[in-house]
Amino acid sequence: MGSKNISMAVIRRLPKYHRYLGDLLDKDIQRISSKELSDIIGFTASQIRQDLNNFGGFGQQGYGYNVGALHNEIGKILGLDKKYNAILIGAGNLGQAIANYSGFKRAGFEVKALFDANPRMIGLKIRDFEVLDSESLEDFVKENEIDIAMLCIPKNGAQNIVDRLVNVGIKGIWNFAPIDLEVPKNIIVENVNLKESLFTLSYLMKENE
Amino acid sequence: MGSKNISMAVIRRLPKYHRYLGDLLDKDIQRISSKELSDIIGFTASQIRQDLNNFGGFGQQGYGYNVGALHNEIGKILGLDKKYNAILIGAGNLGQAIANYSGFKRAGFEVKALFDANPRMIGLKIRDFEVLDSESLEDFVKENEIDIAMLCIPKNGAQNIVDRLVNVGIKGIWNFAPIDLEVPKNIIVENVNLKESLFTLSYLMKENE
DNA sequence: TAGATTGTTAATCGATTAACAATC
DNA sequence: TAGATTGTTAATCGATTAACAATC
Repeated sequence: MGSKNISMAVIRRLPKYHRYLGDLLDKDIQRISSKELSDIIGFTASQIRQDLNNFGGFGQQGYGYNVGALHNEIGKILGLDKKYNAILIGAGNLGQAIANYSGFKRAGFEVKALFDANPRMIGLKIRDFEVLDSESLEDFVKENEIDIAMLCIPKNGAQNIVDRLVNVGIKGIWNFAPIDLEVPKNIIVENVNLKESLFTLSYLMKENE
Repeated sequence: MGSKNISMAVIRRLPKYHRYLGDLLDKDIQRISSKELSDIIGFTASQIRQDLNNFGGFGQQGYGYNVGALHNEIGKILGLDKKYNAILIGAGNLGQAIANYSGFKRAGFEVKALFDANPRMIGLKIRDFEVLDSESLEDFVKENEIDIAMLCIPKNGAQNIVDRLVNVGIKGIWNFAPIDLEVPKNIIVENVNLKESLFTLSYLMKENE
């Protein structure tokens, strides 16, 4: 387990640092100070230095940070130097969208199969994937060393599917179902709740009138 | 503008309260104390009472809260008693998934049209929507009193589209593109960054080894 | 009335910001 | 060396939790 106790606030900023540093690299910018990064990313320079120093001293006094090196370090901190095998459950519109997004694969997250409970979907070929029967879920996870399940199904069957996945050793769940899943504490669940996001937008628009 | 200064932490919990109260209503549970809600939602009872009291005294001493009434009040706080007209820009997999999700329409967010820049998509019929040419974006927004733009396009053209939308009076942007958009401060942007979410999952899985 | 539970104030905890010595 | 900027400690700010009087 990770040594220091990093707060979720810090953790959720890490992918943003990674993204901005990647953008800088694309622009061939090799060097940046916390002040300059602050100006473009919108966090204070102090916060940036505090955040980074949770993981090590990546900068150099009087110089700043080497963009490439820092991008790489944060990538490693995020685990992007590893490859993950994933399955996607629920081959509807959203499931297909996510399975087909090449950016995830490039980042090391490879969807190995699509599953669906709907008999009419099973056997269908969707781009690179054949839709498999949920029946074969357990065997597939075990045989293909699947780390992550991406859950794009309605909330009703979700907990049951998750129990089955946990049973065969899934490590992480990327959950798009609007339900707070119950899992043993060594299993990580990351929720994406689109409705909650849209409702937040609604609140802020109302607030702003 | 809203009277009190409600923190984002509180705001982001509101949709969750709304969802849990909705679930309770589905189970015909009419009454709940902050303690009972705490047990199922996972926030402390104290926090729940603090959060709610930012908006009013919805409970009753010795009794708790009426589930239906509270659900309704939070709905109003979130602006769910209003109807919003939306357009969706970028009719790819993700765009189609979101446009076709009936839950948003039921909550009052109606997608009035799909737009795409790709000539081969234009004119295509996708479920209830015909894909319109991005050229006609401004006219459509004005004529149909569009409040919200849902942005499901790559980051490259995103800022330009947003500038055009802002020009014709869009009020809110639900942004799925991996870019921090620049907008006047009276325009609300709610970002959904799937890659950042996936990277967070990756970090936590690594942390947990 | 007695018991329960809110609404609200005060205390605590944690996260952010400021400041500056260290050092490249 | 002088200037710049980090790494890190201390101060501040804000959010969460605890406590309890009010009251249904």
